Amino acid sequence: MRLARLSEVSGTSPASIKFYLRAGLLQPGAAINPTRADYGEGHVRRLRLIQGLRSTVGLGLEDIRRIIDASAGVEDSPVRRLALLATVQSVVLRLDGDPGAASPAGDALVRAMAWPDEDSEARRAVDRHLAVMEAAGVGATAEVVQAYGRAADAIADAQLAATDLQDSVEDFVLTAAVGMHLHNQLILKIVALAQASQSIRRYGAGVRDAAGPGQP
Amino acid sequence: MRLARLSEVSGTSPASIKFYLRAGLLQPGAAINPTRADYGEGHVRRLRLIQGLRSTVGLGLEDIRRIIDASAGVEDSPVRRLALLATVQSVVLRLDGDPGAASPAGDALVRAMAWPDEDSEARRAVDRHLAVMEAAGVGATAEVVQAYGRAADAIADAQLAATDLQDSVEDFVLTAAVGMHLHNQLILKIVALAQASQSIRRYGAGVRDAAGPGQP
DNA sequence: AGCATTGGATAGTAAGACTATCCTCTGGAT
DNA sequence: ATCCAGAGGATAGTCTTACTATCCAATGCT
Repeated sequence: MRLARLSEVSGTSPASIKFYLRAGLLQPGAAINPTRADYGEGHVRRLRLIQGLRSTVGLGLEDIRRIIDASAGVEDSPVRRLALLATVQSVVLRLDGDPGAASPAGDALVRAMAWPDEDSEARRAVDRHLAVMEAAGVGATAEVVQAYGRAADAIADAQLAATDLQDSVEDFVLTAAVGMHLHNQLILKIVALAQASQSIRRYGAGVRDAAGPGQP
Repeated sequence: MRLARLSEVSGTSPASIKFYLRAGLLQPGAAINPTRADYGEGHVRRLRLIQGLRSTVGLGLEDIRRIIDASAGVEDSPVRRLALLATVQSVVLRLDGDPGAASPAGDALVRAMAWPDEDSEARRAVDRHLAVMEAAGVGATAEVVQAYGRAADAIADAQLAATDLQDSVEDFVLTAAVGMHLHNQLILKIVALAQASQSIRRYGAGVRDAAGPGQP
C-alpha cells in the first residue's frame, strides 16, 4: 500500500508517518521506484505500537525507539520474550541508573518473598530507590515494603498470566506495556482511595467536604 | 531580603524567581519603594515547595499552581490539612475526570476492605480506571484488586502516620507530595522486581542474560 | 555626582512532537 | 506523447513548557 493508504488504515497523518520515517521509528517501505514505495502489515503494526506507547503509556519517541530496538529479532522463544518484557519495564519505569549499594531492606524483601536472590536491574532499582527515600527522610518500614511485596507478587502473577507469548512482537510489547501501565495506575489510584478512606474513618466525612480551593 | 539574597538562599536563579512572580506562583515582595522590594521566610518556603514539586515529583507549573491555590488559608485544622492532602493526591495522580458509572469491582473492593462506603474523587477515579482497563482488554480480577487493596491499606497507613500536621503548610504539602511520589515509585519498582523474579523462577536466569538489544 | 543594582517588561532559547510547504518526479488517463 | 494529481523527500514553521537574557528607567549607596 502507499503512504496515503497506510495513513488511512493506521489513523496516523501522512505528515506524522513521514516524521516517524525520518526519525527511524518506521522502516522505509519497499521502493518500487524513486518516487513510490510500498508499505505492508508490519508498518501498520509498528504504527499501532508507536501510537499505543505514546497515547496510552505516555512514552517519548526516544523511549519508544529503545523498545523497538530491543524488539528487533525477538520473534519467538519465551525466554527472549520475557527478557524483552524486562526491557519494556526498564524503559517504562526508568529503572536504569548507577549500580548503588545493596540495601538491607531490599535483601529482607527478597528473602521474605522467597524470590530468587539474583542480581537484576529491577533489584538494583529497588535498592537505589530505598536509599533515595531514606535520604529524603521518607523511610519505608520493613512491614510496608513487605506489604508492597505481597501485592507485587499478585500483580506480577496476573500480568504474566495475561501475557500472550504467541502474539506478533509488536502486539506482545504493546499489550505488555499497556497492561503494565494500567495496572500501575490502578494501584496508585487504589492507594489514593485507601488514604481517603482512612482519613474519613479517622476524622469523618468532613474531610471530603473541606476539600477544594474555596473554603467556607 | 532583596531578590539577589532570596536567590542565594533558595538556590533559584533571579531570572526564575522573576518568572515565578510573573506566573503568580510567588507573591510579590513587600514594596519598599517603586524599585525595591523585600522578601521573607514565606518566599523561601514557597520556593522550596515549587522546586521540590518540580524536581522530585515532576509536576508542571499549572499543577503546582493548583496545589498552591488549594493551600491558601489552610494553616491549622487537621481536617483541612487532610482535605488538602486529598487535593494533592488528585493533582499528582490526575484523578479528576467525568463521573462515570460505579463498577461492581470497585464496590467489592470497598466492601472487602471495610472502607467507608463514601463517594469520593478517588473512588470515582478507581471506578473509571477499572472500566478503562476492561475496555482495553486488560481486566483486573477481583483477587488482584483486593491484593492491591491490602497493600494500599498498609501504604496509606504508613503515609498518614508519617504526615506531620504541625509543619508549615508548605512543608506539609511538600513532604506529603514527595512521600506519596516516592512510595508510588517504590511500589512500581517492586512490581518490576516481582515480575523479574517470577520470570526467573519459571524460565531460569537465562531470561536476564537474554535482555538488551544486542542478541548473541 | 555617579554608577552599579533593582525591579519590571520584553523577547529569545531549547527540547519535543509534530505540521505545512515546497519541489521534483512519475504514472495513469487522455 | 502529454498533462497533471499525487508520491516521496527535504526544509522550515508551529505549539507548548520552562526558563534565560536583554533592556530600561529609577534608585540608593559612596
